[in-house]
Amino acid sequence: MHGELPPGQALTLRGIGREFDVSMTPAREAVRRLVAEGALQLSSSGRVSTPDLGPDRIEELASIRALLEVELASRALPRAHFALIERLQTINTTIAQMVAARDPVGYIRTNLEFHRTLYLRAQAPAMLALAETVWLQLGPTMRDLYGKLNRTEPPQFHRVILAALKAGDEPGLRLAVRSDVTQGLRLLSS
Amino acid sequence: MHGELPPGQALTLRGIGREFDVSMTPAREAVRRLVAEGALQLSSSGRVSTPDLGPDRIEELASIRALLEVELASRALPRAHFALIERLQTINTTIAQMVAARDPVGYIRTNLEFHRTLYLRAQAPAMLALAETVWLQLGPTMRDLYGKLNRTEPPQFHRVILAALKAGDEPGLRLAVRSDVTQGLRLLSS
DNA sequence: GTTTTTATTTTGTGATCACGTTTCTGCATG
DNA sequence: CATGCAGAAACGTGATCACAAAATAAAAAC
Repeated sequence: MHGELPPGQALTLRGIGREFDVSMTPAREAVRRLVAEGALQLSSSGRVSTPDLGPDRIEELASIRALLEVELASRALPRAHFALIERLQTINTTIAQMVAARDPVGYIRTNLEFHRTLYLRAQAPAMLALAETVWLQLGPTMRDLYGKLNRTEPPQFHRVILAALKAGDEPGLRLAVRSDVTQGLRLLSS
Repeated sequence: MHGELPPGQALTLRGIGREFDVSMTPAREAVRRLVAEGALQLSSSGRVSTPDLGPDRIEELASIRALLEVELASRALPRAHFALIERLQTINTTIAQMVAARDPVGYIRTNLEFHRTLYLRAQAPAMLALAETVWLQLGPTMRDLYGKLNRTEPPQFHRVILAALKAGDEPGLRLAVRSDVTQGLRLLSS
């Protein structure tokens, strides 16, 4: 989810077991779960690897993110008090630090934390779980995206999101979230 | 997914293994996968059972269905030729037969087949997979719903969906799908 | 030097086992 | 008749093993 692995990275049950000092059995269960969630791909021979998404799949996942996260943000809006907005601002400065440190994993993790913190207020656990499933599928792709993007500052739309939250502007919030979510992914799918 | 099990039904790995003539290992993997998809619930002691959803969770899943399936139907509309509509009509008559036969599992399965047949035309596999995940979570609940509903005819909104497809009426289609998906679930969550 | 073939290593799968925990059953007690 | 308790049965977990399939490395042929 955090882009620690590049797309197409192969994994083995024995390797995972060795890495975490367990036998194959727990490694197998973990892998099976991640495959079910789309975080890992299962080849016909049972081999497992990180997904290497094509342009069309990336675009589809981006529009799913837009669909779900716009709704989540919209539901969170009435419950977004000042303390939450302040926390989002803090997270946003952390994102800036990650950009400055050129830390892709830290950047992705903090960025997702920004979104999750907002969506938690939506009181919609199943919807949030679905969104996180999509994040999981996009993890390795986002890592690649970061490399090709060469950012110098935090995502511009986060500021727009914060402004819309303060103003209680629902249409503005929906548009800002949609833009933020769609933004980078689009350019990677071309 | 098809409502073969009631909500809260407990399952054991050894029992599943015995039922399908395998050892515990494949049963465990299957259960782990279904848990990851939300089709089964995992208790703190590792016991597994079908989910017994509360009203709020049912309502949330219903609005997720609305969100995803309205979008899927909308994307399928431009590609919905006559052969598809005819096939949907055939499936709809099968649903009527299931109602007449008072077969809950057959009813649910055929009803979902109606939706899936339409959504397949959307060319959005990830979105369809997400919708099916939701169906999976609602399976046992839909079984209960069927029992309390005591249907005498197939869902009324299916006819509206078919009419909107024929007319190429996108707003009408979106509304009809939303209504069909929301309809029954709402009354169960009260 | 390139391609084909062979041998070796590595991999996933399903089965089985031992262990600690939980759940259930039946009996005794209040 | 209800309640609590002890014994027994059943459960999930993690580990290990044998086997067949697949991938890799090495060797042979062209």
